[in-house]
Amino acid sequence: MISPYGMEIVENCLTCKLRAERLFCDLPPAALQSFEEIKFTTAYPEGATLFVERQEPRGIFVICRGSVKLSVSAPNGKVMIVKIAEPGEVLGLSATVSGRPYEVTAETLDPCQVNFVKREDFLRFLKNDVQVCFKVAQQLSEKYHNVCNEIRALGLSHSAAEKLAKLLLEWTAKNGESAKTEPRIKLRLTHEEIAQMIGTSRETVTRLLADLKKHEILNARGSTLVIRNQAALREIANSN
Amino acid sequence: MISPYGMEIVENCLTCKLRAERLFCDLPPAALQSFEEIKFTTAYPEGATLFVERQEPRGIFVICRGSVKLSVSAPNGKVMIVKIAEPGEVLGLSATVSGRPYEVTAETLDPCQVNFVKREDFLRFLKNDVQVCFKVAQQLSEKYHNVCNEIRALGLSHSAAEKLAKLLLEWTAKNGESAKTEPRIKLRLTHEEIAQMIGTSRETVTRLLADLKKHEILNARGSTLVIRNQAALREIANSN
DNA sequence: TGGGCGTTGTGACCGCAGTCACATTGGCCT
DNA sequence: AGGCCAATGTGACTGCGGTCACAACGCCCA
Repeated sequence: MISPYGMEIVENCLTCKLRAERLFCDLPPAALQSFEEIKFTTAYPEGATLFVERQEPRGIFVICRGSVKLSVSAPNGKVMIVKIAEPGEVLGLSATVSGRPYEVTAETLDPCQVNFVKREDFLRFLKNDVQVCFKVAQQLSEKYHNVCNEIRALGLSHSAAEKLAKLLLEWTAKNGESAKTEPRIKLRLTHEEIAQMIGTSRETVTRLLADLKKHEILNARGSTLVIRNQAALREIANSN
Repeated sequence: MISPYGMEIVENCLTCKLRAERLFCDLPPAALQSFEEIKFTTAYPEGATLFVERQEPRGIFVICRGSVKLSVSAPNGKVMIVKIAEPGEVLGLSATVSGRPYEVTAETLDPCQVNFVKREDFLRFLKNDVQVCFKVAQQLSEKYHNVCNEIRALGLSHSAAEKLAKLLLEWTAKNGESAKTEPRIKLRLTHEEIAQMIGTSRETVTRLLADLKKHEILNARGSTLVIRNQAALREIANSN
């Protein structure tokens, strides 16, 4: 088995151990078999670009391993990170289904393993099986739901502090750390990138994090953040 | 035929003249027939609430006539208008498919005619017909696409002027007026509501519109806006 | 026709955060 | 160890736009 970029490749979706947890991977065996036949398994290094905004949709990308940064950009070069996609997620789905250009740019943050399916193959696959089609509809609903939350966080909060607090809480929740008394989160993004996620400037992020540390709400150990006062953070997130 | 709120009710989707233009209404006759059997046609007055954010999904609402304001709100009461939905659009689709609560609140701006389908009926309808299911996936993609644009407009522009200009241009484009030398748009929202669409304050909208009039980019005739210098408006929308 | 209320217009003030400029740190590669 | 570059930290300045407070319409209806 070839292992580029220090990963082991999962060759077969039928035997993939992660399958049960993933919405899209969890298909009836027959469907999975035909998925097997149209998918291309590929590996990407860190920093690779899967597709770019406004490009004609070539097909879908299912993340098996690694995480992928999704961003939109303005003509002036300003960038906004929409989300960090994790294994099991399907990228380029809505573009592939609707035929419109990709809405976002997808760039790997780690070495990634990805299953690619060409648009025509995928559409055939869809139209062949109601169950698959329904799964896709569910995935799309999920995505829509996420983007709505994004809008809510972006549009309904005035201060940058509020947005940062929301982001940190979201991260702790995603890692299942929120139940702990002192949740930890591993920072995988630079201040610059965090700034792009909440629509503010790099300096502001630095300053806000420093503030949180000063007030003993946060605590940094290397690139790991320790949340020492989750209640206070929630306070900030919902303030005003 | 009953005509509440001064509308004529379209009783039958099979004979609806608007059918061909609408993505979701344009189904094969057999599917349309079974849709007929599960839909409830209802009429709402202006200002009626179809559903509210965070409510358990009861089903979908297809707009036949009138327009509907979709908004999200924060616990503090701050409101953001996500979009104005027009006839042919399906509301509550993603919530109904995924089973998650409605993401937005839907409130009629006019007297509206709406086809409602209960969640269980709709899911059965979906799973019975790949074509229907695929249409739904396309609709969801469409919605996702729109929300992404929303995020782009919200997150990637710094000045309120930029966002307002974008909104005005979008409206002229939607009305098919953008080709004319002096496009007109009928203002159906108050300054307050416009402010909620672009995430700013009512006063700022008033001031910005006044500025545009002063610079002879805009011109108001009652509640109709005349765009006298579309190029300049585009300039503002893409500035910086 | 005159209230009455929702909408629009305008001034004054001020705080958040963007921007620029530079110092400092830390990690990585040779 | 040393050097290099990206990432982080910090101060000073400034302007956009939020907020408050009122004035002036404009429209509907009794």
